[in-house]
Amino acid sequence: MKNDLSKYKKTAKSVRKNQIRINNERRILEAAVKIFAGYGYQGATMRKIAEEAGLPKANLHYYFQTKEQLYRQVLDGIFKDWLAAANTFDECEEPVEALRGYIETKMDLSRKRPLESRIWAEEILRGAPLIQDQLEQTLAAWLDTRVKRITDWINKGTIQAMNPRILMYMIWAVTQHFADFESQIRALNQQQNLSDEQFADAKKQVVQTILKGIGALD
Amino acid sequence: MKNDLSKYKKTAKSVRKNQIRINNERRILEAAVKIFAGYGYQGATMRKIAEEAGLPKANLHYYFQTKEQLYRQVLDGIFKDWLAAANTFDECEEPVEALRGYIETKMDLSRKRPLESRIWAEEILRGAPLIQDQLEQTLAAWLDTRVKRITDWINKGTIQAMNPRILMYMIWAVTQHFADFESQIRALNQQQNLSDEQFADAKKQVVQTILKGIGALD
DNA sequence: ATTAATCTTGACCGTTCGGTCAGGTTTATT
DNA sequence: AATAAACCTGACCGAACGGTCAAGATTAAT
Repeated sequence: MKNDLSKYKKTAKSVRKNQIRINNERRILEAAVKIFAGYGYQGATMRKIAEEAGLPKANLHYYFQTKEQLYRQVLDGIFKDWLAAANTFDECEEPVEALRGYIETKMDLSRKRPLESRIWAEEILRGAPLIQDQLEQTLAAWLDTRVKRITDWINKGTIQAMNPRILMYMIWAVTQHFADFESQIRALNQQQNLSDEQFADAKKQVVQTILKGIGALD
Repeated sequence: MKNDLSKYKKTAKSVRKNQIRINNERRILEAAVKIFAGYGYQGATMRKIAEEAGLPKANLHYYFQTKEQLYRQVLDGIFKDWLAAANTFDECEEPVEALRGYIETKMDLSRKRPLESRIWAEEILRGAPLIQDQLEQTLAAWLDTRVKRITDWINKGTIQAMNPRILMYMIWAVTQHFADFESQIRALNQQQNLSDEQFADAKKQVVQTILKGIGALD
């Protein structure tokens, strides 16, 4: 058991992981995100990730026993970001503010971390073989509580009647599209990625269309 | 050159491809769609496709020289469906009818042919290495003419001012989401795919939200 | 200073991949 | 009936894959 971590609990100095381990795990994970996003799980190879990280391939297997285990850790990191962004939803009382904040946060995430969004998308595309449990447990529970909030707004008459789940699907679809389909958008924009200005306009229009579409704006 | 097709022009009877060739190419292409959609380009293997088609692997290479060539033909078929569905857009004068028809057609396509949508999505996700030309030429031209139509509507005051491209991205994102993220939606719907009824409701809500969101409905 | 734990790495392994090919079979043409 | 064209396929190939391992180098603990 080369990677048995129990040994780290023995001394005060090694309660925290060794600095070498911390650094190398981070380097490998960063490289893995790039390669998995660029080639997909099957297309990514340990050799490519090792090259990107600047380490010998065997060294990757010292820190992460298998390719699947490395991939799982990448997915875990993405899922945490996903849920963290989602908390924006809870910070406001009123539907307009809560939804606007959530949509904008998701748009910013697509802009700043498109690679992670693409890895997530590919995993779902393949039928979510490794994260089905997380979807059915954690994400389903997260969604349920937000559905209840939206239902309350509907009952109060603040927004019009609708299926709150479909609303959330629409928000996810539109916001993540700017990360997942970036190459298509680029091809349709004179081979240029959206400029900061273009993206800001898109963000505004997305917020406007959805909020107005559900009757939260006049 | 085993697959040189010029020979077919020699006699009247073989102006059309042989029935054997027609049948086998169709079988292989249908199997390829399933396998490429289920595993991605890299994850799909010629052996899996051959098994799905019920043919020996070497036989696939008789009809399609390489895996990439087979994949290209699959993509071509998808692109044609894409553009065909898009023609709905042109059949109506008024924005409400044209957009409603287009959104509904795209939703129906996601429902009836989710595999094709997923193959397309994965190709874009990977940076569209094989279809970049088609995106920059055919799709860009298609989009330009539709943008002009929407711009006309805006100038006439039928719908509110906006960026027509972003509107199209939103429509693509939302409609294709129901195919591409089907496994996520299933996990959030008690492990059940959307029923016909649920899907019909979703379609209605998507149309309603977008049309109202751009000020085409009151 | 010594020992133990951790880290590093080139070389190697079995498996699977896309693709080839020779030679046989079936179908079409005359 | 004879010939040619098209089709079929088991066996095979080199390359690349994920993963292993032994032995050396470095770092930490005593």
